[in-house]
Amino acid sequence: MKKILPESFYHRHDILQVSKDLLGKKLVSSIGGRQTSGMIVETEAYRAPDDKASHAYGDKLTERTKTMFAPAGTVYVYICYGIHHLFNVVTADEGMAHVILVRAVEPLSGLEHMSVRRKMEAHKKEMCNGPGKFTRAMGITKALNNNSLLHKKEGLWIEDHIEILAKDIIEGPRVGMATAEECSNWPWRFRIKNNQWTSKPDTVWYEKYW
DNA sequence: CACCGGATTGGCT
DNA sequence: GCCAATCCGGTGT
Repeated sequence: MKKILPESFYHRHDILQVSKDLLGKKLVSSIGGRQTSGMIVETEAYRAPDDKASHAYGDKLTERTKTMFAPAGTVYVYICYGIHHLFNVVTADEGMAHVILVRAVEPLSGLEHMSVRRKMEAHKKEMCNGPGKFTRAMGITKALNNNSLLHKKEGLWIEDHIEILAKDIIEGPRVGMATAEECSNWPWRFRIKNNQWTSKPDTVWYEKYW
């Protein structure tokens, strides 16, 4: 039986391991009476206080970042470029701003709802292959910010799905790190090897990393 | 209270 | 490949 991920899954200090362990898990949304789900295929870790790419760099506490310090298993959603809602999972101890951005999912169910929300045909590769794309497809908005992932109810949760072996995980530098200086090279992005639903094909990842 | 810019996307050249 | 869309949080007056 598939089961919802427990608090202990998120409540770990090795955020890079949690980022890798999220690959292959099933993200489910039940919003507005419509249920959709997708397998997580690409993640990025953001770890304050040392990470200049994190909104909470230096443990900066603001109205936006306060959710990042919430207990493990909390949803952090923020709006990017005024248009896109980006979904993150809060990990580690309360008070530690360690979060994981989900960058892409492989559609599993509710494709008809995704199709309507994204205004495109179901089964297209572009449906969920970006951090602003799958949130749109799954109805994830800032309204879910600070919600918990630990209960299967209206909203969002994550379930076991398939296991991804270490040899099938590719790591590379994160996206959009122009102002993050040395942090821009940290290989804190993870994806499932040969998966067709990530935000970039494997070849591009290798070129950018090396 | 005004201004600046972004963990992106999609449409047009 | 280039660039506008679109708006809120963060910062400084």
